Amino acid sequence: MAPVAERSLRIGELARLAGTTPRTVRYYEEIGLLAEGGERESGEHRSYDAGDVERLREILRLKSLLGLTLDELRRVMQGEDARAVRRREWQETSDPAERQRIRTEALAHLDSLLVLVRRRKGELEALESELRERRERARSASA
Amino acid sequence: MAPVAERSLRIGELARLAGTTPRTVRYYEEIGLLAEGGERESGEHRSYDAGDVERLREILRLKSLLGLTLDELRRVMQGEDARAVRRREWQETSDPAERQRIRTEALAHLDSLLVLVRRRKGELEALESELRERRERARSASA
DNA sequence: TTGCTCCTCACGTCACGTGAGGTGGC
DNA sequence: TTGCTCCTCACGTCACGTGAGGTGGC
Repeated sequence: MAPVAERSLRIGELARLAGTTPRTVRYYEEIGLLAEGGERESGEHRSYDAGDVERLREILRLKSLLGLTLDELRRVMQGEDARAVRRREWQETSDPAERQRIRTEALAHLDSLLVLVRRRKGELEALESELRERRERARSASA
Repeated sequence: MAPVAERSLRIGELARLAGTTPRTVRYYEEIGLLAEGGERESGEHRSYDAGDVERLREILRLKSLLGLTLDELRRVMQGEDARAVRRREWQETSDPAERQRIRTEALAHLDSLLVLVRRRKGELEALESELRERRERARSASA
């Protein structure tokens, strides 16, 4: 099994796997939404791993589905990145109060995302039922 | 009752009622997404009615919820505008074949919108269930 | 008459797209 | 060596935001 995970991806592959373009990847790096791919001399090729694909996919998904700006996305992704930190903190303590704090933080982050998702879903459902109603009226128009 | 319907609205009121800005209204007019508000000398104030509020609201809603570009929106709204035409044609004929054709057109338009709405809703539901799963795992993290 | 809103340029911004000209790796 | 993809500017585009300077209606 060839390990795909060790920075073996070039920018074109990353973009293709995530469903976007190299230009978008470079732009996200420029504004600090994606990491700079480690140390790299100017002119050298960027390299990525499977984790970068996941992160980019999540960014594009939240942007598309929730309509967030890249500035808002940056904040959200900081909350996502804090996940790894919390995971480590969780392992390093056994204090119940500490663990409770970490858990509360994680839940707050997920809940704030869920609020946005549910609001959108509600709006889409309202739109869907209006369209269905119109469809039914058109379908059963007098004879 | 003061009739709100007779072009008594100025651009600021239209924008406020539809949840956007005067600049956006002018831009949509410029690219042909909103009508030019009848005859008007350059420099004169634009005026709108309740129908314009409805149309603008629908445009903003489809743009936000479906992520359409203004070019795509223009096509969709042409399909919406054809509604009035179909309604008239429907009244003016009693030929069953003609009426069937009109009905088929209306259904095709609504179905194409419903496809987009349902696809989005499905994607949002998938995202929601992933977030809920993560939430549950965080909530019930060992002790 | 005084505010407030409107008008038309026109430049700025966000999130990229699209060449231009050159270098790097299978 | 030949393609293909990559690199860095840098200008273009879409969908507006934001003044600048002036005019219009309750």
